[in-house]
Amino acid sequence: MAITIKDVARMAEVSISTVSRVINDSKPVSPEARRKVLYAIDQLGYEPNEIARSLVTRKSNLIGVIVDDIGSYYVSQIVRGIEEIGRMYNYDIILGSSYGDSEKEMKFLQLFKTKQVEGIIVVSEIIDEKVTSYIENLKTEIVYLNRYYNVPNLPTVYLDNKKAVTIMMEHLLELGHKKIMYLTQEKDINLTTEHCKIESYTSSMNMINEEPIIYNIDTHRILETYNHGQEILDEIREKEVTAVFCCQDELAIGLMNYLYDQGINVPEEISIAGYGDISVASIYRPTLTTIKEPYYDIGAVSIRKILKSIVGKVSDDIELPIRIKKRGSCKTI
Amino acid sequence: MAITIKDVARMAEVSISTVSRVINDSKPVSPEARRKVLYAIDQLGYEPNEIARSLVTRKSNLIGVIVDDIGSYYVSQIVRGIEEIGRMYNYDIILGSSYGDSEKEMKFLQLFKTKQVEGIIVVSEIIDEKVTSYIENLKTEIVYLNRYYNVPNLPTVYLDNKKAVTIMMEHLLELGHKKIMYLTQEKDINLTTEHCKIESYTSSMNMINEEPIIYNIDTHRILETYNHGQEILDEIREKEVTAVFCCQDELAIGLMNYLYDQGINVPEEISIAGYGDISVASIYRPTLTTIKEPYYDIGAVSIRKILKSIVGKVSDDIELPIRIKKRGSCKTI
DNA sequence: GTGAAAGCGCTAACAA
DNA sequence: TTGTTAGCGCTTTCAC
Repeated sequence: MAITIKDVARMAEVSISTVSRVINDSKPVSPEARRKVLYAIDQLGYEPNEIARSLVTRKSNLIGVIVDDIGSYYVSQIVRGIEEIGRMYNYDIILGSSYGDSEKEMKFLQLFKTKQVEGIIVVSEIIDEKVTSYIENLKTEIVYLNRYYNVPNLPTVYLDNKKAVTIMMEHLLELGHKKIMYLTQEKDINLTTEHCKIESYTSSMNMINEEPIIYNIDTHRILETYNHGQEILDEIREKEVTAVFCCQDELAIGLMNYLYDQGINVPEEISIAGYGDISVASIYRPTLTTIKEPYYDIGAVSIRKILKSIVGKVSDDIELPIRIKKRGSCKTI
Repeated sequence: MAITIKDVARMAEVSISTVSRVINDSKPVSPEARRKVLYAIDQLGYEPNEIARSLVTRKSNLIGVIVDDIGSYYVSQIVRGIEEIGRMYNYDIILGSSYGDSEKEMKFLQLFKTKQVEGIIVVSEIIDEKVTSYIENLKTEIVYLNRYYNVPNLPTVYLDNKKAVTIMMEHLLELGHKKIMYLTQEKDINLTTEHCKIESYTSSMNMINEEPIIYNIDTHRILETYNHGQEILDEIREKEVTAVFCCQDELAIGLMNYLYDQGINVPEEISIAGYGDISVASIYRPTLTTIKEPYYDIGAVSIRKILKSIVGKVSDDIELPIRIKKRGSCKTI
């Protein structure tokens, strides 16, 4: 049986309220009593039961985090941001992985509510009507993050994707490229963030009076992109493309792998740019020119949003810094 | 104010005990009463308060996981294993990151105890006397995982590193290599798992009557290894090394990056092998020949160990499969 | 099969 | 400054 506040009170010869007061520093306690209590706590090795405390204060100090897959790099960086900032305000993270299953997202949403979490952050890669409408009616504070889909009605954290694409296009143009292909992922294009990225790409191409060359593949995974390698390469050759701007780093890496295996040199024969700056981007050879999406900061801002409404007085959001990483995979034509 | 069991009882015109019984299926309830209760629950949208439940049952259904850095690939895979298995037995994961700070490890250990976790898994990269002795005296179930250090007295999950090294050495010998360098990380060699790996390497070299070529650098990071690139290369040339077996994939990648930047071809000019099979290993070009350490399974086995003592009847541990991944970075001489 | 009541460990009025 | 007491929402005897 664990030591409780009663045991401490008995040993210190005071009431349990006094013990509670010294633990929480909530009300003045005489030095004498405080000393005795502290001594008893030390002797007994007493540690307060947070469960009991939560029950009465109605504060769990828990933030529920539902992710797609913690093994995915960008997800882990977001969680890192959430965790570090949460910790500063004494919040703990409770984690659930959905692996792209909306049923699981729902289950966690409900489970976390029963666990009395004070806020929920969802990192999803899918979009499901049942989930979003459940979230809309949730009384708990929530932030919904989706790397692929726009989520109009849900509290989220936005990046200026449009600007990011423009910046990358400017870089490629500076390097002398004109025939720039945009490699994207088509599915539900109107719902996704690709929508405005493509717009931005198209208007950049229009400015130099070039026909946009948009190529769709239906994946955001490295290996599957690799498997589409030949068809992409065919298109590259047909359209005399000199640079490929990929909507995600994973596509860029998959494509570079395919080109490597075909003995085609990047960037000598073709330039490749990515989007995201996942961990491999700077490790891979050649290093990948890409847009750095600030995953850590996205996590940090998300939890700040939540803490702001439950704790109040949380420092202001930093502006989310999107930056281009000019590296080895793109060169002058 | 949230709906409580009382509200349900009132609406269903039964006592709270009856409501509790139908929620938990703990005792027989008349069909009539059950129906009314279920109806009320549905109408009110009642969700039990797990905090209150935990307080009385003394079951938090929480496993505390203290990691070095969730952003690190192998860590995230371990957590993945923990989470998936934990979920099967209705356990949730509460996460804390120490970032190599033993003070933080201690703080989490204590914090998690106050949160009434039923078990703790620590994934550490350092070793600290205060932490280990605290753990030894902990009444909570615990598993201590350390990728680098041996932890003689703590419950942990072991891999057969010795055998793994032998397997890789056999592979390299088959490819015709004789001058094989072992690139290791020296610090506290006697305390680390490197101790037995080096032994295994040495005996393999002895078998073919070759002098062991062991080279120490004091890091397990990609970038820092890169910075040691030239000195390693010097040693390679001096000793006419044809293959480098690195004690961690990170070293292998760092070295390959350096060689790439020097215009030295892997595997044409030199073969490189790693250890771990981190995510880049199969993505990098050339793909890295390495030993696959089963991180996911390590997590899974860890939590199984814990669940076994708190839940009982948990399925048996699977044997941890160490496998060699023969890929592109090593070729016949 | 059911309800009353005690109590999990703690905080927070309230009264002294 | 201190102690007494009433809960927080729930499970679980125990008696009916």
